[in-house]
Amino acid sequence: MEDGTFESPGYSTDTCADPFVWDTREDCDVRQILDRIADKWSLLVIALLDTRSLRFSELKRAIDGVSQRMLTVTLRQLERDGLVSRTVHPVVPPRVEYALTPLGSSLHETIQSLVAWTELHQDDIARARQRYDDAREPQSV
Amino acid sequence: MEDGTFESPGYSTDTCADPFVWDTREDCDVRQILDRIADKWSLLVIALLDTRSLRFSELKRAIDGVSQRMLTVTLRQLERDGLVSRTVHPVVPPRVEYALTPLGSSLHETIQSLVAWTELHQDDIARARQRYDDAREPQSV
DNA sequence: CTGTATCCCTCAAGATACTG
DNA sequence: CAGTATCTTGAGGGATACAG
Repeated sequence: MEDGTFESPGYSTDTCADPFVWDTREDCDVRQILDRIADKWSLLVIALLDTRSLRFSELKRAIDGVSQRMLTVTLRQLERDGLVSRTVHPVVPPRVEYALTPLGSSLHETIQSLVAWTELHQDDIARARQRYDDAREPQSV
Repeated sequence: MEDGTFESPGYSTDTCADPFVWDTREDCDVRQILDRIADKWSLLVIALLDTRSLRFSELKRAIDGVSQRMLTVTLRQLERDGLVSRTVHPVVPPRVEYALTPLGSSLHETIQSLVAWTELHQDDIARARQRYDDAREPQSV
């Protein structure tokens, strides 16, 4: 298992010496899952749910700009992927709790690392953008 | 009424007391940068460029399914954000090399961790999806 | 409260063609 | 080779209304 970088999936007879090319095919599972996880809303939901389980309305309030529809869609996808669990409390005003599953929790560390990086370097990026824009658009207005 | 859910932190001030709620606002830098980095193609480009610098056509070939346009757009964004450098060699057949900047390199570890997680758990996810789909669609056609 | 269903529209992105 | 420019499409996602 630790025999190398990322085990190059033998999906074809190409250069097996590739270090980081996990899989270049579009339909591969990794690409597909990556797209799901790296999703705008998924990322936020997972990060929020690590603190504690949250109700639908709590999530909606916590995530500025998310529509009811997109939150529902996102939660369904995460539930389907086994990252989030959905618990319905059969009370009069419906109460639904969302929580990370163990699988979802295992993702959280990575996501936090991504968020941490972003927080740490947001100024660098802002400066880089400034520099780039200045260089490309010297004509003011 | 106090927003009890997440102590709505003084956004104007700092959020140093919050564990994971980096910022809930839509227009915040972190959210914006996150969207950029977590982008479908950006992720792949950054991962690929860590190995070595690559030419435009090499990237295009390495990333299955990316259109010329999207690769160009992605590279421009990454360049603007200071994550990728672009070097034009003034030779007859134009030769443009893309490489990670130090800032881009610092991101790579995190991205690899995300990819590694995905590779590690893709089977779990596939099973979870199977279970979910089986439960929701018992009526076979 | 927690959704589902519908309509509708924007904008991301693919295809194509053309330049340096 | 490495783009840029244009056109077109379609799917993502918002708004709204309704149901359990």
